[in-house]
Amino acid sequence: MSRSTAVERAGRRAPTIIDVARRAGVSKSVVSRVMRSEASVSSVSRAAVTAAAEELGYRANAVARSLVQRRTYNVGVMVSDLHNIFFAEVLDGLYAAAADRGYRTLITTGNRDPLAEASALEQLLELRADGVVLAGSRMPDEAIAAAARVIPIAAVGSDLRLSGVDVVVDDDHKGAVLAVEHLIGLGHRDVALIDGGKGAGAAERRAGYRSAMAAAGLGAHVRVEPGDFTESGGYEGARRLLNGLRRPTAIFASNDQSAVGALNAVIEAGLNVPEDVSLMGYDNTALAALRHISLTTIHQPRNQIGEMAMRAVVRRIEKPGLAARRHVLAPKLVVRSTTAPPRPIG
Amino acid sequence: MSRSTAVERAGRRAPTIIDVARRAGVSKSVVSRVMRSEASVSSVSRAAVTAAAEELGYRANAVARSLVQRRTYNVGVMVSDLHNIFFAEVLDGLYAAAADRGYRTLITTGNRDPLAEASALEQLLELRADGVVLAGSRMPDEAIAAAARVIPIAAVGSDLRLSGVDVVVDDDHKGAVLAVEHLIGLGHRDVALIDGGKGAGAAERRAGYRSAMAAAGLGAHVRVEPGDFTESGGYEGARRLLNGLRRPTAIFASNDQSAVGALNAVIEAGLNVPEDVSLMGYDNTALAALRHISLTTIHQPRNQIGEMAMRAVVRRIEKPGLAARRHVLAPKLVVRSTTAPPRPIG
DNA sequence: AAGTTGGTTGGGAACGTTCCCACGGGAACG
DNA sequence: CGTTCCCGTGGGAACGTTCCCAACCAACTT
Repeated sequence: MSRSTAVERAGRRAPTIIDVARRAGVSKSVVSRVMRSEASVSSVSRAAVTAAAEELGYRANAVARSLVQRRTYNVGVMVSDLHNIFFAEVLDGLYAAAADRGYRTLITTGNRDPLAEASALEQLLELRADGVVLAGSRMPDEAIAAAARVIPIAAVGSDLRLSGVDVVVDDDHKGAVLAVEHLIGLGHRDVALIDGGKGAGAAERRAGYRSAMAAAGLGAHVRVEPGDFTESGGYEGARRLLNGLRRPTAIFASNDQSAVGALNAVIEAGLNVPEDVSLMGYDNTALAALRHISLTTIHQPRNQIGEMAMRAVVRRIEKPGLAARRHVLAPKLVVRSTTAPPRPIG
Repeated sequence: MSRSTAVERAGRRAPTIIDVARRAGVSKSVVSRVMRSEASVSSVSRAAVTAAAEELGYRANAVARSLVQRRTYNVGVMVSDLHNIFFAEVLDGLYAAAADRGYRTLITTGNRDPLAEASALEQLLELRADGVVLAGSRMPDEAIAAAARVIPIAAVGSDLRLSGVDVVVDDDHKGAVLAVEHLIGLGHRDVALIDGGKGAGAAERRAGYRSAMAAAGLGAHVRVEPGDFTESGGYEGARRLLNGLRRPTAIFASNDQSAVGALNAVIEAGLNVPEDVSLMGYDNTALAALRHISLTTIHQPRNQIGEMAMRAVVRRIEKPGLAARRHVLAPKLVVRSTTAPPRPIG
C-alpha cells in the first residue's frame, strides 16, 4: 500500500507552515509566531506571512499543534440523549462558557445506551480532550471514576456522588417543595404525585413532595403513583389516579413530558384543567410553554447548569490539583394556566 | 515558562507506546502492530503487549495517529440548531452510518448564527476532520463552496444547489401535495396554507400546495397566509384566517410547530378540531405524536436522511475523485386525529 | 571602545504515532 | 548442504506544529 492517504491522492496536500515560510521568505518559526499572534515579529515579516498564508489558503493544523502542546483545548461533552431538548439549553451554556475561556466543545452521544456511552467517553479520551462533561450519563459509577482519574470530569443531569467528579445539579428536592407549596397555597389538600421512577432527579423530587406534604400536615394525603418520565407513563398514572376512590384535586407530575400525558388523561375523563384538577410539571421545557399546553411547572436554570459545569471542568484543567465540588442551583416556580384553587366543596 | 503543560503537572503523563514496549520487553513497532491488531505478531509478544498495556492503562493517542496518517477518521457535523428536535433523529442516522464505516462523529453547532456557523466549520477544518455534514446550515453559499474545495461536504435540511456538495433532501414539494390531496380527498375545498417564509423547504411546500390545489381545480381557493415556522407565527396566521370573510375548512401549516400554534387559535375561537376545521402539520416531530395534540402530518425519513448524508460523505472521502450528488427522499402521510371530512353544508 | 540590552530571527529537538525497510533465523526447497 | 522464502522483529524517518536556544544586529550605556 502506498504511503499517501485517500485525502492526499485527491489533489495537492493542504499547505503547511513550511510552505507559507518559503513563500514569505522567512523561517517556519516566524510563521508560527505570526499564527499565534506573538509580539516579537517585525511588521514587515508579519505582513509577508499574512499575505502568503492568505494566498495559499493556509489553515493551522490543530492535530499537530495538539500533539506538541500535549493538550487540545477541546472539552468533550457526552450527551446521553440528544432527543431530550433539556440538554440543548445545557449545551448552550456549555458552549458559551467554553468559548469565553478559549476552549472548543466536542459533542458525542451514547443514545441512552450505557455501552455506547462508555465507548463515546473512550473516544473522547483517545482524542485527548482536556476535560469531559457528562450530560445525563447512565454509565456505571466505576467507569466514570476510572476516567476521572485521568482527566477532569463534570456531570450534569445525573446526581452521582463521586469524589473526583464535579457535579452540577438543580436542587430537585427544593423544586418539588416549591411545586407542592404552590398547590397547597391554592387550597389543595389532595395532591398526588406521578413519580419518575429511576429517572434523573426523580428520587429527590419524590422526597421533596413527601416532605412538603408532611410539613403542611397532609402526610395522610400522600399518594405516589408510579411513572417513568414518559408521556404514556403520565397518561396511565393519571388514569389510575382519576379512577381511584378519592380523586385528587391536584396532580404533580415529575416532569413536563409526563404532565402532558396526564393532561390528556384528565381531559379524556371529561374533566377540565384547572377547574376540576390542577396539574403541574417539572423542567419548564419548550413543551410546557406551548400555548396549547401552558403548563405550570418548575424551571431549572439549564443554561446556567451548563455554564457551571464548563467552568468547573476548565478550572480543573488549568489547576489540576484542585478538588472537585458539588454545585447546587436553585429552581424556580413558573405559573401558567394549569393550576387554580380547587372547586369549593359542596 | 516551563515546557510542561497543565495536564502534565497534575501527575504522571499518560503512558505512550514506548512505555508499553519497555514493560513488555519488545520494540515500539510490535506494540503498534498489536494496537492496530495487525496479524504478523507472535502470540507471545501479543500477550505481553496486551498485558503491559492493561497494567499501564495505555490508551492510543488519536492525535499522534491522525498526524502521521494524515487523516482523523472524524466526520464533523455542524448542526445549525440543537434545539430543533428534527436534527436529533438525523444525527441518529448519521451516527449509525458513520460507526458502520469506521468513522467517528464530531458535533458542533452554530446556534442559528451564520457567523458562529462559519467559525464552527472553520474549527472542523482545523481539526482536520475528513469530511463534514452541514445540518440546516444558514451560511452563505460561497463560504460552503470554499470549504467544499478542501474537503467532502454533504448538506441536509437546507436545499442548497451547489456543485461539489452532496445534498440530501426530503421531497418537500411532493410532501405538500400529499397533504393537500389528503384534505381534498376528505372533501375539503377551502384549504389554506400557513406559510413557512424563508425557512428550509418552505418554498417547495408552498409550491406543492399551489400545484395540488390547481390540479384539483381549486386554484381560486388558494390562500397563503404568512408564517415563519414558529408556534406564534402559526397562531397569528390561523387567527387571521379564522377572522377572514371566508373561513377555510382546512388549514395546512408548513410545519408541526406552527400547526400547534394554529390548533390553539382554532380552539380559542370556539371551534373544534377536526369537526369545524381540519388541521395538518409537516415534519412528524415528537410534538405531533403527543396524544394531546395528535396531529395529522407529513413524515420525513429523518433517520434515513442522516444515513444518506453520511454515506455520501464517506464515499467521497474514500474516493476523492467522485462527483457530489443530490439525493431526494420520499415523505409519507401520517394520519392522526386533526383531519376529518368538513361539516356538510346547510 | 567595549560591553550590555532588546528586538528579531533561524534551526533543532520534541510530541506519539505509523510506515517502510532491513535484518535475523528457521523452514522449505532444490 | 546451500539457497530461497517467510515470519517476526527493530530502528529510523516522517507527520506539522511549538518551544527552546543561540545568534545576529542595532541602539544604548558606561
